[in-house]
Formats: sequence, structure tokens, C-alpha cells
Amino acid sequence: MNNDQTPPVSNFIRNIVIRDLETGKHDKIITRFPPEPNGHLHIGHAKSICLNFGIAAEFGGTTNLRFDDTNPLKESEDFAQAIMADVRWLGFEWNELRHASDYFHQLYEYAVYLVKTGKAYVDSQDAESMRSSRGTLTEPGTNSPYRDRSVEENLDLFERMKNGEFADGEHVLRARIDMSSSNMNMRDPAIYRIRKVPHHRTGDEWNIYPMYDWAHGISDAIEGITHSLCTLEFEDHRPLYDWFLENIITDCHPRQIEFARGNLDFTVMSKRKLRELVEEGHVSGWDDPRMPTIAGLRRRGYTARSIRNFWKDAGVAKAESIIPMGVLENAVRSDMNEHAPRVMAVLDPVKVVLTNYPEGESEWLQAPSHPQNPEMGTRSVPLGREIWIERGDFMEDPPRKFFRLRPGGEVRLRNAFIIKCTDVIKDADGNIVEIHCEFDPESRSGLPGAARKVKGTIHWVSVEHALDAEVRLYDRLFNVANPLADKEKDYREFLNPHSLDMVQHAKVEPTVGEGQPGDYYQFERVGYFTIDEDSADSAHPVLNRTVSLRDSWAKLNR
RNA sequence: UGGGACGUGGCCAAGUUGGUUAAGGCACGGGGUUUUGAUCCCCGCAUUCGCAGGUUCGAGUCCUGCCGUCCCAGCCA
Repeated sequence: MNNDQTPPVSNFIRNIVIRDLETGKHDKIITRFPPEPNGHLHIGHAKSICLNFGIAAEFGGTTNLRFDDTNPLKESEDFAQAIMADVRWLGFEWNELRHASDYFHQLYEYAVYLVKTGKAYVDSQDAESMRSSRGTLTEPGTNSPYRDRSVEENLDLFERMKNGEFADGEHVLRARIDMSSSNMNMRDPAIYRIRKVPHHRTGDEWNIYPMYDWAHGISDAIEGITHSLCTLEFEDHRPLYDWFLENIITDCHPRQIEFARGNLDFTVMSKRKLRELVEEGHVSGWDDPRMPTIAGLRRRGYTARSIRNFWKDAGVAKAESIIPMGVLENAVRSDMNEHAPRVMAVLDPVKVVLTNYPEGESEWLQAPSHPQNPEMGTRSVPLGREIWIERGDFMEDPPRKFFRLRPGGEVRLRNAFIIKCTDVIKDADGNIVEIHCEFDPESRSGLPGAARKVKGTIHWVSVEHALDAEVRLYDRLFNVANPLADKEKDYREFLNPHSLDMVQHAKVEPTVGEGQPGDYYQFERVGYFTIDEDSADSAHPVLNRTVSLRDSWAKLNR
């Protein structure tokens, strides 16, 4: 299957980079991943991370992690720390850690330069006036009455803005470009606003903070970025990005290239909505295993490798797309199939008594940790007279093609021997409480008799030795593919009430007790499960279902 | 109804400066192996590239028109 060793996939950005290297425009590629520390990273950010770090690494270049921390109202060091942890967990290491705030002085000096060259002015209209004079999509804007202030006055005002002589909103520094531009971004965009609030890195040093457009391109130039990759909604900002770099003095002019975000169905991806889900308690936190956040996926059991492979498979292009959740699920299945040790666990247990097995005795069998990969070794699996099997693996009156246990029928116990159902014990209400079986000693794994063919093989766990586990069965967070499609209804109305199904007393093999949080297993015939961080007691582990196994039997019965 | 962008099979997506059989993955269908109805292995799956014209010996690749979808009117990023 796909893995990191797989050859790179062609895409238009990679082609541009290759060409720039061939033509000698650049001899080293430098990219950056520029998150705003105002929330947690999600699977969509992972696409950008894989792209930025991946493309630089492929061509021997480097990537900086740069926090776009220009809005102290929304940002915090906690988010920054979480973001760094997520990037590293995904498997990437930045060349340099930078912050837009590292450049606040340079950004300010460049702004002064812009004022001096007559290309920026202090506007003293209030926000409302600015909005109304900006025009509309089809009508040009009108010039601010303050647009033609003298350079001296602008310089004085801007400095006083910096010095904290004015209140928030009193003035704003604007670039003097073109109020009638068909591109709204060019209608004298604000480049500095007054915000008399402390910044998580610069404290109360500044009373003014640069806007994204001003800070971003210049930060790129300062760092010598060669290719500034961003998402499609910034396409309209490119003329501004270029205008700024053309109107200050710099010998570096990175190329901004836009690509489409990666959307997934059955979830929401906007930071605002994810925050709402957390703050309103619809999920347990940013790392709730149902969240599309990196932290959530990690806790769910997704491996970093599977996420990288997912984005590699999805590709990079400019067409907006929505990728089925099944594709992401397939990426973990594929990765875990290769690496997860196999183990047996019964989620919905019913007791089976092997009537011809000696009472009071038990034994330890050796079972392969991974049948297709002997190098993963074996583990010891205990077996006794009483075992748990999956309730669904027995039917009194089964439909056609049911290969599991039935009255009088035979089935193989995985890694053990063949058993035959001889009796079914029920309670007063007719519920099955116990199933009696006889085992065939000749059919033990390893013996010649094991070659005997029976139609089905089921998993089981020794009653005496079973660990009592809490298993959390996760499903999609929403019950519709696109929770935002319905304009009449709020996306929260589509939250899937069954996205978490807690199983309190699942029975698992003893081996699982040796695992640590983050370790994952394949529960044979069931799915892939990861030990949760809530797992404190090795005798009572807590496991999250990352994803189920493919189930063509269930599909057949749909 | 201003501007910017996108439209290749169910979902992604590759398609070098037009050259002739339209990659690959996922999904799907069929077959085989199998002590996981998993995995794995075969085979199949767009006479066609949003639509309509045009240029050309030849067009997904060029031109024209049309249709559809997305983004932009924060002192957010």
C-alpha cells in the first residue's frame, strides 16, 4: 500500500518548484507553515503541513514554522504550544521557529517608509464610515477625506498611534492604492490598527498591530521564503501581497501560490465551529476522538503516517473538493493492518462452556501477533473451560451463509480448535445465557487434525483470564455528509447522537494490559483499537475504536 | 449584474510547450488464497475530459460563446 517510501505524486506546485530549480531562479527551496495560534490544528492544516514541509524536504530545502500572531485579541501561547506539538507529532521538524511578532519593529519601519513615500496614510474615519466608503462588489469606493494628509501629519499621527496616544479605533494606517479597484483588497486596505491590549509574546510593548496582509508577505520576505503556499481564499490577496513587496525595499519577493483546502464529509472544519463544539460541550474537548483535529485524531488512534499517506493519496490541486471520510478511514486501516499486533477481544460477550474440557484446568497457547508478518512474534493466549464469544457469532436460527456458530454446528476457535455446539441454555425470558460446546482435541492448532475445514472461525477470550475493558466505539460526529449545506438549519442539529457508544465490560486478552496509552491493536475480526490516555489500570484498560475492519458480511446483509 | 478562480469516471487526481492506448489511488463488480466473512492476489471499470461551436492532418490540452460551482465588501487570518 501507500507509504512514505512511495514516489512523490505530481502536482502543480511541485512542478513550479521543479521548474524554478531547473531555471536557476532558486537553488534552495524555503517554505513556511504559518498558523495563527488561535485554535488547534485540524486535518485540513495537516494538508498544508505535509505540502509545505514535504515539498521543501523533497528538494533539500527547509521549512520554518511561523506563527502569524498579529491579533493578540484571539491568540495565546497555549495554542502555540499545542500547534508545535501537533506538527512534531505529524513527523515534521521546522528549520526555524519564527513569529510575525519577531518582526514588529521591521514591520513598523517598513510602514513608516510607506508613509514617507506617500503610499500610506492615517485614516481617522470610524469603522462604519470606512465600510460604507469602501463601495460594494459592483460599485467603486470613495476616497477617505483623510486620504490626502501630508506626509508629515501622517508620520506624526502614526507615531502617536504607536505611542498609545489614541484609543482603539480612532485611527488606522491604510495603504494608498485604489479605492475604485475591482479587487476589494486593493481599496486602501488597513495595514495597522490600534489595539491597546497585551500580546502574548511582546507584552505591552505595542499599541498598534499589523494586519495579516502587511505582516505576512513581509515576514515571508524577511525569512527568504521562496514559495508562499496558501489556500484559495487568498487568491484575491496576491495582488496586494505583490504590491506591498514592490513598494518597500527588499530584495526578496516570494511567490504566493494558492491551492484548494481539503474538506472531509461528515464533519466540520472551521476553527470557529470546532471551538463551538468544544465550548458548548458537544464533545469532550479539542482532543475528543470524534474531532477532526490533529489532537482528536491522535487520541482516536490515527497514526501520523496514516495522515501523511492520506494527504499524499488525496493530492494537491486547485479544485475545491470534499473527500469521503471513508478515504481517511481507509488510510488508517491500511497502516494499522500492516503494523498492529493482533489480539482477541469480545465486545458483547456470551459465555461458552467446553463441556469436555477438564474442569479447573487452563493452558497458554502461542498465537502469532501478525499472521502475515512472523517477525512480529507471538503472544501467549490463555484458554480454559469457559470462554467468552461474541453474541453475534451465535444464532439459533441463522440465515443462509451464516458461517458462525449454530446449534449442532461447528466452528473454529481462532488459534485453538474446532468446537461443536451441543446445547443452548436460556433464562426465563428466553435470553441465551450460556452455550455448551464440545471441542475436538484432534483439531488443535499445530496438529494434523487442524487442517480439517470448517466454514467459520470466531474469536474468543478465556473467562478466567479476561481483562474487563472499557471500549469506546466512535462513529461520525454528524449524521449527514455536509452539516453546513442546509441553510435553514444549524449544523448542530445534525450532530450524530450515536457518535459515541460506550461498552463497559468488554473482555480482552491479557496482553492488552501490558500496553501503554497510544499503543494500538487489531481486535481480530472486529477492528483497530488504541489504548486511551484515560487508561490508568492495566486490569481495566480503556480503548478507543479507531476504525472497524471492513465487513463484507455486514455489507451483504444491508 | 464588478473582480478572482475552478469544472477529467461515484470520490480524489495525473495529464510535459496539441500528437494520437486519457496515469494512479479510493469506491464498486467478478474470481482466487486464507484458522480474521480482514489482509493478500488476479481481472473488470471514462470511445471520453461541464456544454456548444471553431482552428488543426491531429485538442483534455489552442480560440469563441454558454452553463455550473466556489471566493471577495473585517480596524480577522
